[in-house]
Amino acid sequence: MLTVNELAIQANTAAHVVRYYTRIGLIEPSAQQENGYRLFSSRDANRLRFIRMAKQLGFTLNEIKEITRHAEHGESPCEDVRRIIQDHLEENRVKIEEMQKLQARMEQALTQWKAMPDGVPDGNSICHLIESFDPVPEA
Amino acid sequence: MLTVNELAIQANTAAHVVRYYTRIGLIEPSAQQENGYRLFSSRDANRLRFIRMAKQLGFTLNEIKEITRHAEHGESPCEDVRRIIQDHLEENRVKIEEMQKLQARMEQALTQWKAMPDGVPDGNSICHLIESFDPVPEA
DNA sequence: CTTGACCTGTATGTTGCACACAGGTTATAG
DNA sequence: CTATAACCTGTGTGCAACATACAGGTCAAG
Repeated sequence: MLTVNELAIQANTAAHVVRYYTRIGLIEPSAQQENGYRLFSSRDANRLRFIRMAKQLGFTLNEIKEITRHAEHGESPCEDVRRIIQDHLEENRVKIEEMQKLQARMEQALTQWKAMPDGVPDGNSICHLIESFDPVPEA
Repeated sequence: MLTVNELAIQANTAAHVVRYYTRIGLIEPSAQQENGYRLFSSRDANRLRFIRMAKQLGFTLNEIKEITRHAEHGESPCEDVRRIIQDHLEENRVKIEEMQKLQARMEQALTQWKAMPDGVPDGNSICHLIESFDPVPEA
């Protein structure tokens, strides 16, 4: 049986992450010491490794919870797993695009600002750099 | 003077966002109706538009708060503004890379799983798809 | 004058941890 | 055998930037 710290080392995570997962019921200690310290079995360690692998694939903790819940009821989670990844692929594609647009805006701003001096706020304006920024609309 | 809703429309935001900004002290109503409803001046509307513009450039609300605080004390925030954008450019670059790696992992997974059937959990395994996933290390 | 649509402020939920805290445990030194 | 330090424990709270829920207030139509 492993303590929180030992389990964390086994699964290459931080101890406070193990505690958090325990708190939200994603993993459950198989036993408990008299002093209240949690004890985990190698089965629990497998579960934690599963969770970390799923996270690497972009699953949220809620999704992982659903998957393990299904599995515990003898239902195959595979169908959901495939669908979830497909959804994430699409969402992620959109997010990446947004971030690339932000990146472009920031670069534009720096370029526009190169020719502009720093200014002192005058009551009407807060920061003329930002206020004057003109996002070039994509053609 | 504008109510929360009117201000939100002026600045093309949601009313609950205006309320949130008010709560955290990012904007402050210039007056108040007898019934407790907040009233904002056109100056406040300018400030809100500034905030939204800054957000579009990737500034966090805390950073925006600092900028406005500087401006209110007559100090030019321009130097900070330039530095913050530079920092964000770098952070964002890293984040985009990470998300692209995730994207690649998810695509890999779907490809690997195409040839695999759905399975029923057997007590040892939770989801064999995820457990069997083998991230191809980048060459 | 009441019904309904719409608006108000406040409280709480969200995600996945990170950190603070007060106290328990273990190893080493004397 | 004790004292001290290093490390570990569970629990509580903080974070970003809203979104949602709630209970009630306001205002025009009928």
